[in-house]
This record gives sequence, structure tokens and C-alpha cells, in this order.
Amino acid sequence: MAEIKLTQGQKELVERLGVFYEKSGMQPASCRVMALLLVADQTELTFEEIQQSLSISKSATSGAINLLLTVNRVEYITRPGERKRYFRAKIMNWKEDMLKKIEEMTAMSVLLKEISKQRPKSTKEFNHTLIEMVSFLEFLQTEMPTIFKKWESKK
Amino acid sequence: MAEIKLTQGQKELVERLGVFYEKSGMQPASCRVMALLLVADQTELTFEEIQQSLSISKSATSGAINLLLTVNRVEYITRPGERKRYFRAKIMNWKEDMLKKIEEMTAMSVLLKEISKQRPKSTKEFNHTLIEMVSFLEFLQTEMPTIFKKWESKK
DNA sequence: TTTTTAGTTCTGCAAATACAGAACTAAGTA
DNA sequence: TACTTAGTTCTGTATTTGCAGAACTAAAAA
Repeated sequence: MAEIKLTQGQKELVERLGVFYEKSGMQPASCRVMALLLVADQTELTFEEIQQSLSISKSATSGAINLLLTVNRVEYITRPGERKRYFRAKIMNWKEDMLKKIEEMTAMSVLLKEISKQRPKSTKEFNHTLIEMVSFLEFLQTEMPTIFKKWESKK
Repeated sequence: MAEIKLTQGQKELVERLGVFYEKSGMQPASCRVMALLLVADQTELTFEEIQQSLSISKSATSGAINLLLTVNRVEYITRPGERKRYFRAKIMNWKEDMLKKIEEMTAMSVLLKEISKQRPKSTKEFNHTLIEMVSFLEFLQTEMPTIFKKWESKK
């Protein structure tokens, strides 16, 4: 039987980080799983370990994990001769994740551009502000590699 | 009677931008209002104009607007001798908004730091990645003014 | 003083969400 | 062959949300 023991402090961290993740709109159970995978001493947990340490049902566990798998926040490995999967947070590729987030913001800038195109010329300042936002978002995206480089060199 | 006429194209833009905003977890009606205030020819709309052009109830309109006011995405002005308020998107301060978003991300980095502190030393790579994320988020926050400056100079 | 305007607030309901529990499945084990 | 393991899938239900509709309020207008 699986037995992951969390200290009181760890349990609190799971809840706090879980609540933080919830703000992004993800379902509570997935948020808890994500948090657990960062907080637990072991970085690779089985289905059962996740289920029992969060005290949630199998269906909730299954749903939560699969959601995280499809949005690419979690991955799993297997071990030779074992059928069960070991789930872990996909944090190694946090840089790509961040780039993707920036790209999502730039997706909005496409919409903003469309909007500014169809606006009447009379609302000059407003239109200008829109265009500035678009410009900055596009700049930010192209600038990200440089920002990463600068950070690396400063470490 | 208020009469804001939206073209078909504008209506579609309101929906598309509205859906985009919904991804952030905000309630649909607020997202439509936000989108409308960017798309409509007039940049300042009254309660009634918002209500009728989105075809939503007064209570939904009230709730949506007040939410946007409290999260500082919308503001209103009044005109001498008029009681009604004219609502408009608060886009002039998009820079501060962006800084605030970065700060929210850094709020997470506080949690991540706590987590990395309580982790066992044995999961070395994992811990290191966590610390790197924290480090980058903090760097990004301090770097934002520089990034803005670079963008301005490039325009 | 009644009426209009510009909203707010209070039910109540319909739809969506999130999860538990139980039945099920597919692969490996005894 | 039956049994265990590691999940998945299918109800059902409790909770949350999102909004309509109606009643209400406070200021101004008639």
C-alpha cells in the first residue's frame, strides 16, 4: 500500500499553492495534484500515492492527472517491469512554458490589432494606446530570448 | 433612448475578444463589457448603452461593470449636469497593469521559494530548477523598467 | 407630488462544474 | 483459472456560477 506522509507544513503548502493555481481557472483537484508534485519529498508519485495523500476519489485523481497531462504540466515515466506510472511535474521546461504564455498574450495582440484597424479615426488617443499595446506585446515576444540571455549572464 | 449600433464585424470582434478574456476565468458578462468598450466606436458608454448593445439584463450589467471597476479594468467619468456615468476601458495604464501581472507571478515565486526551502536536499536537479524559476521571475520583475525603456527607444 | 432616470439589490432558476462511488477494463500475477 | 493492480468510464448528485426578472432606492425632472 502506498504511503506518502506529508508534514503539516507540506500540507499547508499544498493548499496554498493549490489555491494560487485555482486563480488561473483550473479545477481544484488538478491544482492540488500540481502542488503536491512540487511539495512532496518524492518528485515522482504513483496514482495511488497521489490519491491517498490528497484524500480524493479515484475518478477525481484520474481526471485531474489527465487534465494536467493534456495541458502538458505533468508527465509520467515508467520503470522496467512495473505497470504503474510515476507522475511528475514538468518543470524542467519552464522556459518554454513561459514563452508559450507570452505567445498566448500575443494572440490577444492579434485581436487588438484587428480592433484598432476597424476603429474610427476620431478616437485618436485611444487608438494610439491600442497600437502601443500591440507594439509592446510584439516587442516582448521577440525580446524574450535576449531577456533569458541577460538573466543567464547575470547569474 | 440609447442606441449604439454595432456592425456585424464589431459584434464578432466583441464575441471573439470576449471569449479570449473568458480564458482568464472572468465571468462572461464582464468579458463582453470589456470587449465592447474596446470595439465600440464610442469609447465612453453609459450603463444603458452597454446593457442594450449586449442584450443582457440590468443586474448582469451592474454586476459586470462593478466587477471591472473593482479589478481596475474600467473607470467612469461624469459630465456636468448629468447623473449618469460614462464607462470606459482603462487602457491608458496598460503598463502598470502589465507590471501588476508580473508582480502576481512573482507572488507565486514567493511560494516556490518556500517550497524549495523545505525540500529534501536529495532531489537536487528538481530543487535547482525551482530556484531557477524563482530567480528568473525576480529578475524579470526588476528588469521590466529596462524592457520598457528599450522598447521606447526602438519605436 | 408624481414621474423619470440610473442604477442596486434580492430572489430564484437553469446550466455548468467538480467530484464521489461503483462498475468496468486490460494487463500482469498466483 | 481466479485474483490483483492500475487505472478509466459512467452514473448521480451537491455545489457553484451566471444571469434574468422584479422590486427597490436615490437623485433629478416635470
